[in-house]
Amino acid sequence: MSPLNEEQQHQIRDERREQIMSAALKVFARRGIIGTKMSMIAAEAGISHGLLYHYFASKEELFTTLVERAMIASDEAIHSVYELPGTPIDKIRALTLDMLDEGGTDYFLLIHQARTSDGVPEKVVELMKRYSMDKYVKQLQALFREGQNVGELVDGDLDEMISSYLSVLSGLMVLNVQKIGGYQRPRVDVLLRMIAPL
Amino acid sequence: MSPLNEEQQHQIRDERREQIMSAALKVFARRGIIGTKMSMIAAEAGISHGLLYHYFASKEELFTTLVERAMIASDEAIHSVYELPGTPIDKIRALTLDMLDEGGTDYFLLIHQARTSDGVPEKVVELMKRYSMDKYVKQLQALFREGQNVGELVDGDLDEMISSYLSVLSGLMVLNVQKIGGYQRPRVDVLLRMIAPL
Amino acid sequence: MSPLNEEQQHQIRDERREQIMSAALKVFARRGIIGTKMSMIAAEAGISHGLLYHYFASKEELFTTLVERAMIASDEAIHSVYELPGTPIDKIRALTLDMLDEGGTDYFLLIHQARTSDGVPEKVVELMKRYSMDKYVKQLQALFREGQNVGELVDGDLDEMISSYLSVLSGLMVLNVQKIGGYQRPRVDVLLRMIAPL
Amino acid sequence: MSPLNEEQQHQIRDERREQIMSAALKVFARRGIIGTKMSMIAAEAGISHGLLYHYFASKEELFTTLVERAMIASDEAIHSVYELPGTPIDKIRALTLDMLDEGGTDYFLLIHQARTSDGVPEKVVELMKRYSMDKYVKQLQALFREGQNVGELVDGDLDEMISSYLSVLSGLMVLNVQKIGGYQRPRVDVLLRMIAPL
DNA sequence: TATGAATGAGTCTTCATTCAT
DNA sequence: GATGAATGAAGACTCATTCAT
Repeated sequence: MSPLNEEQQHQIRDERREQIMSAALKVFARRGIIGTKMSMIAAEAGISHGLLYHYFASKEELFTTLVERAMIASDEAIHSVYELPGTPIDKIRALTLDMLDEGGTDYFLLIHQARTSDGVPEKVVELMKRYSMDKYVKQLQALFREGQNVGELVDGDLDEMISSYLSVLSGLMVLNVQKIGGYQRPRVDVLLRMIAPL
Repeated sequence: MSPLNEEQQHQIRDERREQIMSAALKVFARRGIIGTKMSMIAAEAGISHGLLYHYFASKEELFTTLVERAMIASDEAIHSVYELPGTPIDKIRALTLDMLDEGGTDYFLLIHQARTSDGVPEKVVELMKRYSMDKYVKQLQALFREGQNVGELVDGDLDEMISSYLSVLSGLMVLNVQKIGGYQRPRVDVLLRMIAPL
Repeated sequence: MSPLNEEQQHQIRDERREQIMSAALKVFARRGIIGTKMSMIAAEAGISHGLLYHYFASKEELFTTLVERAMIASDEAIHSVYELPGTPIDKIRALTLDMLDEGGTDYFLLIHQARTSDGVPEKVVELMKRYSMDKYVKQLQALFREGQNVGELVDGDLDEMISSYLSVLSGLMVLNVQKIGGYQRPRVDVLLRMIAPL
Repeated sequence: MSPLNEEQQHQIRDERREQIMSAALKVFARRGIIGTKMSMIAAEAGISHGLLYHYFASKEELFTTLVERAMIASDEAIHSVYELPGTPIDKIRALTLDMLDEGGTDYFLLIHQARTSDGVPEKVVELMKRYSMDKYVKQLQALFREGQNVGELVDGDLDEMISSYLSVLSGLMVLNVQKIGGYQRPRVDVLLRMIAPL
């Protein structure tokens, strides 16, 4: 029996990589880089810990790779808000829902971990410096400005409004992950009251 | 040198304990129980790590003691809102400011850590189960109800309003600690818009 | 494609075996059994590491096989000195050059590794015990005795002379492999001065 | 009971450090950096492996520290030959004996390991580049030149003579450590024949 | 009471070896 | 026969905890 052909090999490799990254994301996002043991990731992915090292040279590399990916993904997520239908407030509502939904949360949390935990690789620290919330703020300026222009958003300093709103969302996202304590996810309309005229 | 009398001994002991707990709180609140090394606490307290074990049997015990204290303290903090002068919205504003100020944050953060991190002692997990946000909500029902009655707060489900508002504050507190990324602390008036009629 | 007949199969198998042993010799000789990874041998041989195990059951077996071969080969090398033309001193000169030349060094170095490194299989340790330098000494007694008889070598204890000379050569061989530090390979005439009358 | 005073602490620390370095030297010299396990050093020093890390940050650091020390020591050893009594050949004889004696061998072997093994820290590689045999050769030029002048050494290229002689000694030192195989340590007079006129 | 040397369990990482294809 | 994915034992290193002084 001849060995698998190159394409099959490649496919297996790629699938495994995805499987590992997906498992790692889940764990890293919740427990940070220090709190995460490679054995946890291996268990989550259903493979041996040794195999992790066929795909990623180290815990740091795995973490860094995920952070890079997360930055791209969150970038795109924010960006895609412009494609949505409706008025500015509709888009903001959709964005808000999206951020608070379980779905895309992990990437965001990972970035939070990358920003706030110890033991984060130097490279990630660098990435984070260049990738602060300002970036998101800038991406949303056009949307919020239009909202002000059409009277759907309150007047006032644009950047402050955006970053305040994002901060509230960020905080909720961080709380969101843990079902434990009885945090209540506020309804979107309540949150929008902060920025919408009454 | 005459030996200290018993009372003086006691006093020194108590001061040391306070010193250690204060240092430990600062570190645990920011780094969680896993991310905190006993040597960090010792350094923060300006003593040798060996000495810690004269006062606390283990890292777990120290953490647990602090959590118990934090629960009492945050309880009192919430409770004390009723002593403040002014109308309900004034009191809520003051409470909000208090929670977002650097000052009392550590205890709250410690509870957040206790609730969300790994490696938390079983006893603390038990404490947390019995001490969810509902407790705070109950404590604030009277205040918020009065606010609704006098027309300072919007109508609607009382408990949901309180826990939503607390969740937003909680999220912001968690973000608050890290100066890093460019999180913006929203102005109190903006936050109050969520619960106050225009 | 008709399957190869049995003889062809055999031949391929033997060639592969040779190819692997040749690669392994090169690596083991320089890095010892511990410092050598199976993947290095596979890379040197241009095959996958998995394939090694079709030909040799383990690293130990591969190493042991090579050592056995090396012992035979060095035996023959020493022996063949008698076939060379010229007087005893001519033969010794040729032997010296041969040992110090890059060429046949690997087998000798492998034996050195087998003798001096850790992690050497028990079986090899046994082999080495029975295969000390005495063996070489015995093989060279006739040659050196003749050298003394014809006055080309200094008088004195024969065995001591041989083993001293071989020790010097052995030491130089060990140094020889590494081009790094600036070891100087002494000229043969200088070395011969140790045993030749002036 | 009060803790030890500072001086006592220091003394204990220094003694332990020496004890560890001495143990490590013994093991590294024979087995190289890869073949040496920290547990071997700990065992040799009679302490736990954990304690090693109170004194040296890593295996690499320990190895590097030893190599630096060895370079200084071997430097001094060579240098001290000039203090010895007697004619040049007497001094060379003494140096030879010294190098082949068990005593100072470990440092030399460590340098040999540093020069030839894998897994050597980058810093050591750098050290070695700047510290080749040329250095020893230079230090001995005056001695050997004088030997030629007084007719105790053969004429001919000075540097080549020195480095050839040192290479022979080096090779013997490397063999010397292992009692195993039956290597014969040549008598000094035999070795001196390489460089002395009949 | 106070210090820091000492220990060892637990985690990351490497690599010989196995095995499905 | 050939490949490389997969496993797990073993070694480097960290850190909570103990203990002599």
